[in-house]
Amino acid sequence: MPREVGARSPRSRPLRQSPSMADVAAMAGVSSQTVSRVANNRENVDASTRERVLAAMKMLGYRPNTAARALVTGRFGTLGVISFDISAYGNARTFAAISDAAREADLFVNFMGARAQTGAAVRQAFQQLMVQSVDGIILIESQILDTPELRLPSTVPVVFADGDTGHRYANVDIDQAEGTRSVVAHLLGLGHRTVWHVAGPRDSYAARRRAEAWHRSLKDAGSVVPPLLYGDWSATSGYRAGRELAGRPEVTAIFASNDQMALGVMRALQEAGRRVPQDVSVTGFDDVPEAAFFPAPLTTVRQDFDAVGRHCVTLLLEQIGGGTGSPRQASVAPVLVVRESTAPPAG
Amino acid sequence: MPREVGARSPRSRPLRQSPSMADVAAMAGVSSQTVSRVANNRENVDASTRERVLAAMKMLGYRPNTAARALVTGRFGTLGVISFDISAYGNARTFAAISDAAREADLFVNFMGARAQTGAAVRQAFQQLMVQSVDGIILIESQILDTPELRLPSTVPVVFADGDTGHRYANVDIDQAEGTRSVVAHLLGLGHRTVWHVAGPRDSYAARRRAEAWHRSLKDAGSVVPPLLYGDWSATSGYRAGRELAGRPEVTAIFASNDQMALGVMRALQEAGRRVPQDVSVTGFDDVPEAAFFPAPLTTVRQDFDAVGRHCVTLLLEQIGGGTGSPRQASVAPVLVVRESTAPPAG
DNA sequence: CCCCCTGATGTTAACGCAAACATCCACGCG
DNA sequence: CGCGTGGATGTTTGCGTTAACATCAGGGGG
Repeated sequence: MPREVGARSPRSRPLRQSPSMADVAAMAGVSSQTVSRVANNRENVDASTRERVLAAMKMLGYRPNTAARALVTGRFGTLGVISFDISAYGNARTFAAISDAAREADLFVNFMGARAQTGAAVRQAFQQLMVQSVDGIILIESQILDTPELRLPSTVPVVFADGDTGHRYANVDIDQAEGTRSVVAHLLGLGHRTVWHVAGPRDSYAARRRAEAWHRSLKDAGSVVPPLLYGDWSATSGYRAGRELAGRPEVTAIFASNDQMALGVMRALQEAGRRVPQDVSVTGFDDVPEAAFFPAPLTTVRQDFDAVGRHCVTLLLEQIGGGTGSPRQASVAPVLVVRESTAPPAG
Repeated sequence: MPREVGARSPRSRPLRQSPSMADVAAMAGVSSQTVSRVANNRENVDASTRERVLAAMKMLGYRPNTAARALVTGRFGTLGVISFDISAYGNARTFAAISDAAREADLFVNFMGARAQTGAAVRQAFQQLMVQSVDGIILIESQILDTPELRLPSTVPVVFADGDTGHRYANVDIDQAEGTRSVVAHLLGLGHRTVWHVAGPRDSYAARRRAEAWHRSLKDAGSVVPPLLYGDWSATSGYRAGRELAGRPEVTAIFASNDQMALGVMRALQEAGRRVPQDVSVTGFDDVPEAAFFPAPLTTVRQDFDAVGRHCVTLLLEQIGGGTGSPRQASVAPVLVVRESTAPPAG
């Protein structure tokens, strides 16, 4: 009397499962170990045998099973990427570059968004990614507080892209200070007495470094350092800051910490009847593709996000492969792009 | 006589490997199967036992091994996402939403960039992702030619986000036609005789549908259909088209297929001395966060990318889970946002 | 001519987990 | 009071792959 469960034929799944090495081996008349060798491009396989195996693979449409391979090798061939706001231009570009570089290195990319720009959120994302599924992790524009509790588990190679430095992890960095200096120098060189700054959010390391570099550059030049305004990267926040600045006649030059905020600043100035660049010079940071088409084509600092992404993967690969020595740093130089939003002060 | 290989102690790796279920089982004094049950939140475990196991897990820092689990279950708990230009705002936002929804469903996200916006490139990315590592695939703004050779392998659930429809895959779609109609109706309603269109690239399905809807809307309204201009989504291409249009005095209303191109168009008009919106009305599509801060705050169509992303995951989960019936479609309605870049024609 | 070395190939044994099946215990009902 | 029932738990097995070791054939030097 057949039980109803029996109908399903417990172990012999007749539905065309994807073929395994054993299937290929059978077809090629070799052992599955030889198939494995061919699949992994080992040298010690006879040319004719290899050919036969390859043919069988093709015939059967064989694909190696990543899980089985990962189980035995302990490697996933996957790299994890953590970022907070992936729809922000710079982060997206960096991510795209990482993804391209990873593909070239035959690595998959596992993305995990951080819920917030906090050490805790980053750590949570990190933990999730750590669940054995990745060989290395790249954090885009993330900061971590290097306190013992927030320290990341160290069993996996880590690279920070444009994030917090000064800790024990590898880092690919855009030289924020240099970019900032070039902006400030450009504006002071045009004859402005000083430069006002609309900073990015306090919890962004990049924003903080730009603000610090702005401060130091002005001090070094002997200019007075005006009060700092904060935004949150959005054009809206730039607009808000711009309204405030538009009310002060002494403001002749504004350095916004990114291009979106610069756009908002320009809009506020326009509404207040102050012309850019005749009355006020405005600069940004990033050089988004639209910057040249802003109300006044924007003088800004171009960041090479592609280079950042590529370097990240390189550094990660180094750690995964060798693991020799201390984690390396890499730096990418930004370049000042002068357009029409800056000019000598009136009068 | 010890061989030199012996120094490495073949099987007993003393280096602290991550603990397995067996370790947890030993510590908790249960079988590893019970640990498995606890790890998978099964009902049939005694409360006290469960507690003991959980404690042991915590103590040992146990993390389930994804590879082993995948090997035995045949599921990876991972979903693949394919997109061409992930740094484009809409794609990035959709991707972010997918990633969030996936996390909530305890799924990982594996991203694979398509090298180009072609069926072949998409298929290649698809193949790579198929290498057993994903349970389902979402394609963002991709089109495929539904010819036999380009047909995707069908062993994995697939959802298209805002991509080619009219094939046998599930689809989440922004109602491009409706959004376009609302723009055209708005402009005609203001009194414009007709509306010029700067379309997105020919290989974009979204662009094509907007162009078609524009064409039909004009025809339906009895307006003459002016020649179509093509861009590539970039502000630069919008600028180029804008220069051409600025030279034609009969142009009073322009519908650009996205906001970046609208910005370029506005810039070109401004350079030509034609004011927006007094002389020419301009609209975009997308409603990027900066749109409100363009030289003239942009009238545009807001797309709910978050909804698209979430629907994608839902539909994919349905396919993975049930697989019942034919793949479903979902549609997201866009909404017209009227700002200051549109006005009645002069005179 | 024999031995040892080299390169190709096969065999065995995990990797860590969950499905299927087996076992055990306590409880309730006839 | 015995037996069936159902829930908790244990045992066995195999997922597809690679590392390690075993085997085998051929070739060159003493």
